[in-house]
Amino acid sequence: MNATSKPERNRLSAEDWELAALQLIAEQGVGALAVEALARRLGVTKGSFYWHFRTREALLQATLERWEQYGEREIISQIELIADPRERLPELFRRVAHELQPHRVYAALLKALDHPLVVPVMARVSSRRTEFLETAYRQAGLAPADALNRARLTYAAYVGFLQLNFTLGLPRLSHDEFDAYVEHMIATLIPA
Amino acid sequence: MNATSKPERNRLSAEDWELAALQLIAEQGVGALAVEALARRLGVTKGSFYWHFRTREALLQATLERWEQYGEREIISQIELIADPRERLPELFRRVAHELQPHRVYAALLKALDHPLVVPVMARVSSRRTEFLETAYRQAGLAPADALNRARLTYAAYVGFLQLNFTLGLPRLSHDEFDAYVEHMIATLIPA
DNA sequence: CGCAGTCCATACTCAGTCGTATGGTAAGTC
DNA sequence: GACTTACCATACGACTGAGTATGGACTGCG
Repeated sequence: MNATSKPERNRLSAEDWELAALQLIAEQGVGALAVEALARRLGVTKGSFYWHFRTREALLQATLERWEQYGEREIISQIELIADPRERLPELFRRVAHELQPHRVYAALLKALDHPLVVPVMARVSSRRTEFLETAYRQAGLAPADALNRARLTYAAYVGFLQLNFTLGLPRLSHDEFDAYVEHMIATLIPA
Repeated sequence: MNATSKPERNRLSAEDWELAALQLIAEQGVGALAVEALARRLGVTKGSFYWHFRTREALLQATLERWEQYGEREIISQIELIADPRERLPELFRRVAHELQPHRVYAALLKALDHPLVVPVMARVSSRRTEFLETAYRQAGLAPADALNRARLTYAAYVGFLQLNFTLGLPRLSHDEFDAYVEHMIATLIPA
C-alpha cells in the first residue's frame, strides 16, 4: 500500500490488473472489461496483460474471486459483536445504507448475470448474506419459517433497491428521503 | 392473427421482427440480440432485416416501445375493478405471482441496464408501477408518506426477487415454498 | 403482358477484440 | 560484464458481427 497506488511508471502485478478490472466493472460493467481498454487505463499495452493472465476470462475469474473473498465480512463480523440480538438488524440496515462503493460493484455484477462466470459467484454471495439475515431474524424472535421468508424478502428488497435507485437512478432520493426510506424498512421488516 | 402466426414461408413485417426480438430477449437477454442470429431464427437472412430496419438499435428501440405499450395494463385494469380497496393488494400479489412470461422479459431487461436504450424504458415502467402501488397502499389506509415508502419497498422486493430467484436461480423454491413466500409478503407488507 | 413495388439472398466491406509471436529493455545475479 | 528473469511494445492473424451494394423473385395492377 505504499508505492503501487498511483499509476506512475511502475511495473504492474497481477493484483494491479485485478483491482483495475474491479474498478472498471464498477464503473462500466462487465461487458466493458476489454483487454486493450484496461491496458490503456493502466498506461501499458496488451503485452503486459498476457504475461500475467492466460486469457481474458482468467482475469475476470480472478477478479471475481478476489471480490468474493475480500468484499464481505467487514460489516458482518462487526454486527455479530452487538450484544442485544434485537439491535443487530436495525444497526445492520443503517450501516449498510451508508456504504457506497461495495454497492456499486454488486450492482454492476447484477447487470452482468448473463455471463456464466458471475452467476455462481453472485449466487454464493447472495445466499450467504440471506442466511446471515435468516439467523439474525431468528435471534430477533421470529419463527424459523418466518425468519427464512423474511430474510428472502429483505435481501430481495436490497437487490431491487440497487437496481431501481442505483442503476436506474429512478426516484433520485434526497438524503432525508433516503433516511426516511431506511427507517420505514426497519419499521416494516423488523419485528418490534 | 390468421396467417402470420406460424413461421412458414410467409413474408415478414417489421412487427414480426419486433415480436421475435422480444422473445429472443426473454430467452437469452438483450446482448444476444444479433441481426444474423435473429434472421436465422426467422428463416431468412440479413437482407430482410435491413429492409425493415435501418439499424440494430432501431429494432431494439421499436421492440422496447412495443413492450412498454402492450406489456402492462392487463392486470392493473383488472385490479382496479375490485370494489374493496383492502382486497386489491393481496389479489394483485397473488395474480402477479402466477404470471411467468412477463417476468421473463422484465428480468432480461434488468440484466441489460447497461444499455442506454433500455434505461429510460425501464425507468418509466418501474415508476408507473410504483405509483400504482402507492395509490393502492393509500387506499388501503396507509398515510401518504408511508404509502410511498411501502410502494418503493414492495416494488424493490419484486425486482430483487426476479434477480435472485429467476435470473440467479438461487434457492430454487418449490411450488409450496413459493406460495408460502407470497403469503409472507402479503402478511408483512400489506397493512391488516 | 409488362411494370413497379415489396421482400429477400448473396457477397462483400469495415471495425473491434481476442490471442500469438517475437523482439526489446531494465534490474538483478554470478 | 555477460546472462538470466520479469515485464512490456509491436506487429500480426483470425474471428465476429454490423452495415452496404446489388441483383433476383414474387405479387398486384394497369
